[in-house]
Amino acid sequence: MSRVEENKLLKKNNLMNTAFQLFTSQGLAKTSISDIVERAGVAKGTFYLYFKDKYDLHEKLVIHQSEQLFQHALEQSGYQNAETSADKLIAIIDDILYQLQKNPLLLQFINKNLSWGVFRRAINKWEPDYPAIFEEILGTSPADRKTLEIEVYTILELVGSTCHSVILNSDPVGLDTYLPYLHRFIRAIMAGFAAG
Amino acid sequence: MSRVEENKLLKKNNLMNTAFQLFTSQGLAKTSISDIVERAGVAKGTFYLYFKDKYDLHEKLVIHQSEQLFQHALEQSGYQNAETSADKLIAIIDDILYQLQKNPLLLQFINKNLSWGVFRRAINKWEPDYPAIFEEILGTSPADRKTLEIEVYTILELVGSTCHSVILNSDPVGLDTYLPYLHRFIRAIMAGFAAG
Amino acid sequence: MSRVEENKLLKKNNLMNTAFQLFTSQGLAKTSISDIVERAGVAKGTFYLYFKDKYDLHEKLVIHQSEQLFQHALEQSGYQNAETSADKLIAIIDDILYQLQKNPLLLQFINKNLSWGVFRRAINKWEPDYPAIFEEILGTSPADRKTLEIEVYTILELVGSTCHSVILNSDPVGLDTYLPYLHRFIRAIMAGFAAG
Amino acid sequence: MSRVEENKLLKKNNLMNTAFQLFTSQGLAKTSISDIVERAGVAKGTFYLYFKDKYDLHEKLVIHQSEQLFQHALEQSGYQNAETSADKLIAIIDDILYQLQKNPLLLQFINKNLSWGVFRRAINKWEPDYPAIFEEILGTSPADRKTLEIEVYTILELVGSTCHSVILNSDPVGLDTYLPYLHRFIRAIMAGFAAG
DNA sequence: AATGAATGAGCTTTCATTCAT
DNA sequence: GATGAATGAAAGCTCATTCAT
Repeated sequence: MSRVEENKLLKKNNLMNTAFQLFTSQGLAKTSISDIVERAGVAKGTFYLYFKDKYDLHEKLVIHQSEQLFQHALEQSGYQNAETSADKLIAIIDDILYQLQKNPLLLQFINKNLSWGVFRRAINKWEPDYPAIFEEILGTSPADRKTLEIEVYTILELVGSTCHSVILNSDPVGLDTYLPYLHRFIRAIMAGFAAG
Repeated sequence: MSRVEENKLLKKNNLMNTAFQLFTSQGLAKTSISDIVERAGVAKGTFYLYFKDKYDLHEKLVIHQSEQLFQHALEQSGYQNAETSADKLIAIIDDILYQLQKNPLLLQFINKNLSWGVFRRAINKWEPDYPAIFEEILGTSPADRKTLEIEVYTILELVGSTCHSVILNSDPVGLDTYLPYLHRFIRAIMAGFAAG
Repeated sequence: MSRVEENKLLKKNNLMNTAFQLFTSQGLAKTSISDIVERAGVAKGTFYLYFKDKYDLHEKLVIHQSEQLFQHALEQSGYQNAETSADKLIAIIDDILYQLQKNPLLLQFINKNLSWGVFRRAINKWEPDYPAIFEEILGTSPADRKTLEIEVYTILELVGSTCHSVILNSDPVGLDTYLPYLHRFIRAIMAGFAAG
Repeated sequence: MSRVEENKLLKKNNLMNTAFQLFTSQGLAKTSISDIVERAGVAKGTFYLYFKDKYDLHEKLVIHQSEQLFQHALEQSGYQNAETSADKLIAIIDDILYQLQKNPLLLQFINKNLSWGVFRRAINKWEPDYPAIFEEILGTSPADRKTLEIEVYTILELVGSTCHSVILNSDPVGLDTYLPYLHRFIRAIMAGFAAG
């Protein structure tokens, strides 16, 4: 990468990081482009060299952060060492929850945008042979992929939507209390599938 | 209610209905107070007689719509006739999903705001003796209320977050396909509790 | 007209007059809305209550000024007292040229926008029975109206385009020198028609 | 011309041609330097190597295009073969109108900028002995040159301003209908001179 | 000579809010 | 209570221009 290219990347990252701080601390609606560039220390015009508007930047940020989150989980959770499918999935989810608990700003930001679509994209980016990972985790033949997708989709949404309030507000209970329940739910859902 | 009182209520409802249409069709951020009053056919100043700002109006709208939704389910689902707890809960949830499917605008509006807190408030409004309804539905002693809350909280979040994409985008599958799975998940979760 | 209505008209006229001064002194392109409102002593938002943008204001100004110009000529030139058609037309044109010579800013503004279409509209506004005026000036039956239109169109364009440079720059000669020629041209054109 | 010189000329022509397209399609005011260089496929800085700003480029373009127009008329109209002065002038004008009719973009661009000054310059460029051409066309002694200039000036303005609307909008009539009238007007003007 | 990233002044436009009527 | 003209702060965005490469 040339010197110029490097500098561009730095500028872009600078803007994204600054925006992330502002979006999480004061929300998308109350953050103006002026706020972002002022804090990032660049000129207003520079913003428009990299992003169409603040919604464009926000979207790119959501995608980026989600991908980071999933990739970390796939790489660091050690799910490969777990025995059953349920254990593998739980290992991945626990890693994600662990990251979010450590980084509540990130949780607040991703909010309820943790989604199946982004997960699918993250897997693809990390390992293009996406059905293979599925098999590795869930130990099922590709023929049932649709059912698998429904299962993972459901669990993902369940995790994403329950943990927001649990981690950030301890409502109705805190994460420590909730986690055992969550594991049991996940096992229940997967067992249901197995039985079905 | 006096003639004047009635008129005020009409004006307020007019503004809320108009705002609902605009919020669902173009989003909260892109809807201005000017838009609302223009379409409602009242003067700008009038808005401020009833609401602090558009966020105030929005919040009132979310609460109102959610309460309507839950109340309809409690009154019309006939959950009392179902035998098991799971059947009762499923009856209530199916009624809610039926309403949302018939009214996608409402679903889009409530978005992922279908929440446990609102549900609790709706129950309270409908029947002040809120633990009693819990017992009626779930057949458990008040001592386990915390556990019950977790259970209902989880199922509610599960339903709210999965059905958004399923109903509006048929992603990953349509509601007809998804519903049997959802029922099985709910039963699995509840059976898990029973077993636990 | 109510007090409020009067005030609105005053505000609008104020903006138009101010804009006219700025457009003529520094051109449309170099005049910003900020310039206009600042000099007019009103808030920026007020501009948008009356005009879509500066081009909208400019267009309204051109139409307004042209109409004033023509109306003055129709009312003050005394063309009715002239004998021949050519004399009548020349009386009208001389009045217009007299106005423009006295008011070079106006000439500069209207620039080459003095047009047949605006003339037609001005006549209509002043006296709805527009063919009647034509007959009065040109003494011709309505059957030849198309030919009349061509004649007047040509003379109007001729006057409009030649006099700009003649009055403002005395190029190739000054108005005093040019006027006799112009009269001769007009008579020549009209005689040509009569002959044809 | 050296290789480098040639390259420079190519770049400059490239910019001018691109600008011409943009100016005619979207107007001077709405065309930015960014638009021009982007479409021309050169860097922004390059623009400033050849032009001061977009107005400079525009002016050069007007002059260039007008000169081309007049030169074509002087070289291709065959006016030398016409007998009378009026016929010669009409031959030249018809050639110009023919060019403009074939190329409405050019007409739109030159707009009402077809002017006596440019014409004079074009003649000078084409044939430095400019009074001689005048004599050739109009068959008059150099002593009356001022009168000649008035005559040509008038006819030029007449043609320029009437034909814009006639060719582009067929208003008040189309060119085919208008041309015979125009010829008669020109003859009438010239006869008036002769008589005067 | 050519580039194009960066600038930032300054433009247009929006819109919540006020207040005299 | 209801109105809506007026406000002006502040947003979004553009673009001519510069200058290190």
